[in-house]
Amino acid sequence: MGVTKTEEFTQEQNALAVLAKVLGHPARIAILQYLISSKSCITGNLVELLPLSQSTISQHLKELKSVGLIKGTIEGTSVCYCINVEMWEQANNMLNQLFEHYRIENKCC
Amino acid sequence: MGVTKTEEFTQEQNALAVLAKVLGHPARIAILQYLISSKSCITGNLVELLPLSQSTISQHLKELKSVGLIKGTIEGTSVCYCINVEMWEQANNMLNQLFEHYRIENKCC
DNA sequence: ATACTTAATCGTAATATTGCGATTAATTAA
DNA sequence: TTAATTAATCGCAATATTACGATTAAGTAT
Repeated sequence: MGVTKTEEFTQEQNALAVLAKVLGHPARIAILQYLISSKSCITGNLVELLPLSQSTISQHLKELKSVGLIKGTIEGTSVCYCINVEMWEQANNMLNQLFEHYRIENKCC
Repeated sequence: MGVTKTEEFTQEQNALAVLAKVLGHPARIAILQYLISSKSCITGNLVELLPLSQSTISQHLKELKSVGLIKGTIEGTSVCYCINVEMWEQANNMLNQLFEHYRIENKCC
């Protein structure tokens, strides 16, 4: 099948999964790290930075954009991609919520 | 192709991506949430809890185990799955490291 | 030993993902 | 206008993922 039974899970579970899934590729991690470190928000540079073709990188950018982690603004003939602060913090919160709910007292085996 | 060019990225990037990928399915999120909340660490209950077949759940458990987020100990004829504290905290740290590296001053577009 | 329970694994089908080259669309430069 | 640059999209091929039923393996109970 290859198709996830989304409708059977809670919104929260799905939202977290979708977010994590997007983070689940080294190229997308690399793109995010680059966007974090580069204050100048250059874009086409990703093609030089990453060992992937332009079309593949464009696809990864699209996925990051689809969950709102980044946003792109057109600047002439090129595009400036940036971290989307709002979603960035929400994503951080969602993940923290998952991880912080676990307390060592719960340890059992 | 469907095959990720792992060798072209850093260990850190790959490790983070592998972790996130495992988190990238609502069933696995649900399993983790259940393990977090249930102090009794029951296992077969997942089959009743989740809208998936036993074999599918077993597969998801395997993936969670493969990255070390959970561990299972055999108890007679059943298996007790638990959060693996060490990896749980490491995962939390890895994700925090990514998210905390971003500072709003970097905002640019 | 036989039956029962539990969970892992196998085999298979359907769909998703990854990646690339080629093309397209849109802007800028000449 | 024409050429050049940039990034998105299309079409495809290869591989991965998701899911299930059936089977297997291993322990328990009778």
